[in-house]
Amino acid sequence: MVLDRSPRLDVVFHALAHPARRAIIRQLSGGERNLSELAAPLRMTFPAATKHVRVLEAARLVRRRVAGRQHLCRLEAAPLKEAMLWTESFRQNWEARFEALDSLLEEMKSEEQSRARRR
Amino acid sequence: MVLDRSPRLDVVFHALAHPARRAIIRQLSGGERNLSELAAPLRMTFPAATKHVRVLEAARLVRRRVAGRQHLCRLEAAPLKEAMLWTESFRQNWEARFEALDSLLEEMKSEEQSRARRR
DNA sequence: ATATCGTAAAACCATTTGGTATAGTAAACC
DNA sequence: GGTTTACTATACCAAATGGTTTTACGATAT
Repeated sequence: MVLDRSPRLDVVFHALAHPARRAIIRQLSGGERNLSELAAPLRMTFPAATKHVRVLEAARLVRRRVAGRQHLCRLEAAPLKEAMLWTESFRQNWEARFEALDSLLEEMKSEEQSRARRR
Repeated sequence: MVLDRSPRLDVVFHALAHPARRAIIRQLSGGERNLSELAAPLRMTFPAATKHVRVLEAARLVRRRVAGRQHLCRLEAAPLKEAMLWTESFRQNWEARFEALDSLLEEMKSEEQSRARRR
């Protein structure tokens, strides 16, 4: 699959691989926030927090809008969708296995029942 | 949400953040493979490839079984599901926005129609 | 006009990452 | 028994990551 080699998926998954950045995303899912608001709950210095925001921007998960002296950030859904699309491409795979297992169990059960009826 | 702080998500997303590792996962979605088979299509040395497999094992995305001199790997779905669960937790969020937009458009359309009927 | 607020930018540091080359071990084959 | 074959382990390296402190700068409030 082409997506496997996509460098965009690299940066998106990397962006998601840090609890601080996931916390930022979670906050932004509640609407626009400025950098101070985003940094406040993270137990690190302000510069460290803004670096995380930059990582999210590089992954296009977050977009920034300057309003006076504050920088307002908002969530951008598209890359998250793309990441889900990749993951989703395996769901069929493993659900097929589960279904195969299910139908096998069904078979075994009905065989058991027919054996029981013959007794 | 508690999941945001989960260190397991850290390692899973990090494991997914490299094209070689996604390629390995893709290969394993076709069934068990040994390390040589996994390394072959990756344009890097064998030791480098096995390091990537170790990263996937650390994330519990891959399980290894030793059979004679070869090590057979298979995909483990659970962590992938967990990653999807986290991502999924935003789907409602953005789909709600889309639905809100949709219903707004519906409203506008029906208003337009009622205006047309009054003419 | 000055102080404060929100943020950027730079320098620095320790650790991790992603790769290499090389050497070593155990199983399978002739 | 010796040679492949499949893999591990170690040492090494450059670059990236995740954090800090310090300095600076424009926008706002007093």
